[in-house]
Amino acid sequence: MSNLEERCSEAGLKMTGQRRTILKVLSDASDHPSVEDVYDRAKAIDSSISIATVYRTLSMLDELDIVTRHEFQEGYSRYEVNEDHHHHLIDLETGKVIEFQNEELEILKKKIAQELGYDLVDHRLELYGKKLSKKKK
Amino acid sequence: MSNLEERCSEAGLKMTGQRRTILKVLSDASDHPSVEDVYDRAKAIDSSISIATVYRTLSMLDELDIVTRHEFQEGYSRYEVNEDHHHHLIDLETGKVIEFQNEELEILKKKIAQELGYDLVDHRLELYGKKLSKKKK
DNA sequence: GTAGCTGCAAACTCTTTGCAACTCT
DNA sequence: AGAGTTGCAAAGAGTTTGCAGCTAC
Repeated sequence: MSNLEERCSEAGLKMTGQRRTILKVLSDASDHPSVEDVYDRAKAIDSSISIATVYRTLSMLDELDIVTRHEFQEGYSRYEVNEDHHHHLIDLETGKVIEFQNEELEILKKKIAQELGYDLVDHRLELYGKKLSKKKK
Repeated sequence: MSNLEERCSEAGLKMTGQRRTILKVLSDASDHPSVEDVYDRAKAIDSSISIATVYRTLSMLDELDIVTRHEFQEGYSRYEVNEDHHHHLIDLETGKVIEFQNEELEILKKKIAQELGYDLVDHRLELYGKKLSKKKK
């Protein structure tokens, strides 16, 4: 039983074939798939799965903090399995998502929230960029 | 003629009554209104305005870089007039949006993008927090 | 056995668009 | 005059949901 399956069982979810399929797709994903992506990959394993189940499952997993739902200003959601904390740089030309971490940033964000009188609960940072070419701007 | 109207005319847009109304709503707004919000406020001035026009106008203004469209993980868009560059701290208890600026952050973000081989085109940082209970800053 | 899960299709929300009438320049 | 703009309604895209049958526990 995979780690993700375990976490779901512990949360009281029934481990159905469809859920196993979706969890496999997610743990195999090295990108940030949309619902449609997850659906397509799941169908490759179990062609009878429905997109409603994919939506329902991803929502539950988000609720359980097993995945994070992102809205990268694209008009639809993309999901990723929660692992280490990081942020995203979105390549404006290809849509590719690059992950990065930065300790300085973490410290700075906490400091900013504190200065505003807030306790930082969550945060999102997205950088949108274009690949540097030989020519500089 | 207001500053916003001027900028639109310069961009080659015809200055219709509906556009004037929407621009007034936007320049009067001190919050980050949704399309529905803008529509409601515009209707209070000109009850015949249609929501399609509000959508079309806001899209144009976004294109012209006069406003910025935000998607604060709420499932719909919110707009704000572009003025000084800043970021948002969203109060998780009240939904209130607090704006802030931080020079250190700006430098750090550019640096991160450079290091990843990218030219920073745009970026979004959102902090989600809860008010510190004890004393105020 | 039964609470929970699924597929299906319909419904919903937000946003965009085709079109004919109208209006700013 | 004529291109651009508008309101309307219909269509799209993404997501949610009611329901009857099915399944894990």
